[in-house]
Amino acid sequence: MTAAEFNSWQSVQEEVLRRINTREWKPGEFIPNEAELSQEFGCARATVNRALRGLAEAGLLDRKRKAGTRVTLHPVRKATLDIPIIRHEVENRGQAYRYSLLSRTLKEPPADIRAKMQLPVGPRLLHVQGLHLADGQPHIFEDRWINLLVIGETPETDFRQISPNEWLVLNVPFHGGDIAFTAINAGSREAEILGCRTGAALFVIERNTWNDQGVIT
Amino acid sequence: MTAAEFNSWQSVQEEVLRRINTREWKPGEFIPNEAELSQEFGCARATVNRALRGLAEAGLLDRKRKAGTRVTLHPVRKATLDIPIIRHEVENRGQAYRYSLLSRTLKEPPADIRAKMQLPVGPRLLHVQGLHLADGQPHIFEDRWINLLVIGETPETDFRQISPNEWLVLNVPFHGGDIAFTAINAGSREAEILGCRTGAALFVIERNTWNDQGVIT
DNA sequence: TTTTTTTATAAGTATATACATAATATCCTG
DNA sequence: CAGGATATTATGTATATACTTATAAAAAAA
Repeated sequence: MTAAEFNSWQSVQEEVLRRINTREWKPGEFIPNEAELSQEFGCARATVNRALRGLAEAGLLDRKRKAGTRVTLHPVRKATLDIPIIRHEVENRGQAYRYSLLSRTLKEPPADIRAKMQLPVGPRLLHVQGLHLADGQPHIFEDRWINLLVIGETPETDFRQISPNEWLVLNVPFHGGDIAFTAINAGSREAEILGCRTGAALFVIERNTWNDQGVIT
Repeated sequence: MTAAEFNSWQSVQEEVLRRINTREWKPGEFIPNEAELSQEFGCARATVNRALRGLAEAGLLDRKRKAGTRVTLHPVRKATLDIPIIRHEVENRGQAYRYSLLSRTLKEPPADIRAKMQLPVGPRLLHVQGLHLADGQPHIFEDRWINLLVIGETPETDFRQISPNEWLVLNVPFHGGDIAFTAINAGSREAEILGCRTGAALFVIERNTWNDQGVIT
């Protein structure tokens, strides 16, 4: 035990992970501080730091200055998913992609949208609606409210050629946000736009980023 | 320009991000190497490394040893979402949670499942089906194939009290995987189990981790 | 020409050291 | 004893240096 050598941050991480999983260090419990661990593992504190930082990012550890590091009480499985540019997704399937802009207005958003975006009453948002088509078939309906204040630049993009989705991915720096997924039955309006029968199951993504809010079918 | 000082890895990251967004460094193009950048920014190479590593993790940069660092050609917006323990989710809404095990068998999976999990013909998997109830109402139907070989330990857990979802989150080390979301119309079997009308929109999660595959409604 | 070996290079990592920062704990004062 | 100033402490970060590793490209061998 005392002889074991941990010289890479990966091996330290593995060992810590092992101790967490074997309940050697129980959830909610404080673990030894970096200095102690580095001594035990026979490596530099920076190495321990690197290992623990990774686990903290993965949500397995909670770290606070001065307080110390503890095993997360209610670990949450984090999954990262890629939000592809719809055009690529369609083209990868060998289908012809087309985007058609339905409307593009600057107006005050309805109350429910404003609430979700946690915005005050007043400022107007850019409301863009468009349809992504794969081989002529309606594929995805995009309904987006964009806060121009946050983006700052180029409100003159007209989104006739490029979809807001793609534009945002390409032009707005990465940032966090939250996503929710739901399934709904197609109403009459949705059925009309997407050309499917009323009642069909639709897949809805609600995205809420630092600066945009979108509903995609 | 030359006088600007970048002393923290965050400021370096911001500057690099700015150059990416302003197309100063175009997609697909190589950027100067760490040594050059550290000189330009007047900081240590480790600091530049820290900044670039973050951007590479975020998917904005592609890094390879020797080759160098280049701006990702087709950036993909990465989103991290938390997969909560369903029990917590329900309890947070103030509803009574109950889990009921429907079946638990060890058998060879059907071909489609096996294909998705990329497994050879032969080994049996643990097939667990259960229902999550919120205030007595069927909430989520869990249908899971678990590869015991990968998990190794405790195949004797009977999942009568704890759901496979929760058990896995608590006991299996973190790992990557992919997720797909779909929306379907409830068939007769689903309608029966979940107690909803046939045709209702259901939300399906297909998860594929190093060691499990689940379909959740 | 094709294949293999070598080499040069850029990222990756480890380490000691120093200092920064946040937050708790303690002491001091009113 | 309350409330604020201060010390303490664990994590966070920066830096120089040294070494490792993957790998692209050049050189050598087939």
